[in-house]
Amino acid sequence: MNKNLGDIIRDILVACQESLKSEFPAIKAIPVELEMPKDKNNGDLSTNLAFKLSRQLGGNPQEIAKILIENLKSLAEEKGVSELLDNIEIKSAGFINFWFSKKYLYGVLEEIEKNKEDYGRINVGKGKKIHIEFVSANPTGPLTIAHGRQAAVGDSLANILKAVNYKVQKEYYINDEGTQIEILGRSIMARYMEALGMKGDFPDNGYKGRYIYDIAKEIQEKYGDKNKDADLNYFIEFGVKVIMKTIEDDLEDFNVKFDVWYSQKSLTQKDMIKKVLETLKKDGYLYDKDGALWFSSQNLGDDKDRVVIKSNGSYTYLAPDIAYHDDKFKRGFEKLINIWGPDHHGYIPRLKAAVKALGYNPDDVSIVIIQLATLYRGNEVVPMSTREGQFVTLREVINEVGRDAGRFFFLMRKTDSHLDFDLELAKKTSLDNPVYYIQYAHARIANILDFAKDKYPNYNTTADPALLNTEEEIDILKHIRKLPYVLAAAAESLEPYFVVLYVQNLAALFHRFYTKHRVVTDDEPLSRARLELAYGVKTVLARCLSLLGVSAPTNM
RNA sequence: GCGCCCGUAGCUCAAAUGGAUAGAGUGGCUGGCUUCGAACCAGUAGGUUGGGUGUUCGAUUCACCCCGGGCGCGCCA
Repeated sequence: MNKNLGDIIRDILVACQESLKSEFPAIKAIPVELEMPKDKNNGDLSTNLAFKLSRQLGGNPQEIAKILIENLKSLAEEKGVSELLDNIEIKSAGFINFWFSKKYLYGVLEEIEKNKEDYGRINVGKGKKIHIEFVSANPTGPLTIAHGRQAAVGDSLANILKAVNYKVQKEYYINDEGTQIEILGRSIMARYMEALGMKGDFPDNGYKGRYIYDIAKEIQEKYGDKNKDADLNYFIEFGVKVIMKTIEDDLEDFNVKFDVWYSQKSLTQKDMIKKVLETLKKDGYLYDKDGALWFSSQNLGDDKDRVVIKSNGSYTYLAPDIAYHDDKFKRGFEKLINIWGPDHHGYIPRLKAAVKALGYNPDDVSIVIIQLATLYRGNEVVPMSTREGQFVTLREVINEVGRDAGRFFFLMRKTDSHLDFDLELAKKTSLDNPVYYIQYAHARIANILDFAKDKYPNYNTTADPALLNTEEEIDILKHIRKLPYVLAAAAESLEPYFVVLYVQNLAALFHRFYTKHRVVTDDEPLSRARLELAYGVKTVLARCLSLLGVSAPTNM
């Protein structure tokens, strides 16, 4: 994995700031922001460094840019990157714009040829161990559409983090004890009794869904009335097992696989909750009040202190969660990512306070809040409540719109934006869905390559990329050159959505090129070069789709 | 009442974390297949970025105040 041009330019710009010392002795070097201008007339990479420095130094941005650029050019020469850049220029009163050279652009095809679907790797993560926990839905019912979005984001994020060289572990936290689980057990027990024709003691806040009847029926079919005297634990265990199985199956069909399924019960069994609370107590973070045990989180950034052991002696949800996060760090993870629904945002300060109290850096925990997907059938909002048993499940979404469209839809918006998901519309217009637009580009190229294979075999060994000179071809080359930068941006901002935008644009660029230019003609050298280009696009399309968990079909 | 998210074209949303002339899709209209996949492409119409004040070289982006929508605020999980 060699250092990419962007990093080198960044290094050079940092060094360049030295050159301002003679004129501005007070200069303090600042971090360099490199961006990709949206208007291609403004270069391929651009920096606002001169503006930033002018604020600090009080000089004219354009003057500062002029001094920078002198030094910049000689440093670029020294580092041997000047041949990768065509031009460095100052525009619009102080932006410094960089233009990729043809040589650098054409080199991308060779890189793709060499690295195949691994092209685009960039060393942002430096091999750090990163832990990502997501979905973690209580095993009290099937996964809903909200979990679906969390699953899509979490899984794709994990893929992207791997692509920028993090060591990633995906984990699902199973909440297999506590109040909700007991309610589940009682609900199943009651339905089982009813199925046997006896009076069931259905709890007031019990789970009313269809699946509870199914589980009860399953017990009845297997064991008849033999379990009518079984205790609550029996129904809990049976129910959790059945529900976790369907959750795993749903996720697998959604192309989401976890590395570790972590049971809350195991925390209890290993006494970890007790131990971590003892540690906190020893360090003075816990105190007794009103018969309960409190965690003094307010001093650590929370709104108020929180109960960890209730006056009835049982733990709140927070207690095992503290132990769980302590364990994540103890297992050697340097960064933790938690993906939560918006209903948990108030929980963030509390968890960070706990992390801090345990002696870790709260900044090493990133919480990504995924806003809700509001579901519509036509114009009607579909109500969702697990308790009432009314919800649209992830399973239904997969069945109705398919895995690819489902995953893509969930990733099409930024994580902190609400998402409107109209099932009727998604079904009716599924052919107009953007995911098909991208897949169509991939299939189209596959077809071209297939069409050409007799006429120009082994095009990749003899192609001369320098023949690619039209505007459309250059635009494509530039775009696929930028994949590493996009992956880095997506990883840093924890937004898979950047990849969605990128791959949509790539497909559009190819469709435009295809309409205007013919790939396979009697001009052999040009045909070979264009085939090489098409292959490059296809590889990058497939790469991005795979990061998003979407398939890349060769025919549709 | 407090906290978080959101408000951009008729509709659904972008705008690379403060950048350069606010862009796509969809719907409307117009045009493009005897040649590699028309599930595609090109053109056209559509905007006081909810309103206001401020911060600065520059604000859709940041701060403050309104207006409107969603979610959360427990010794629930």
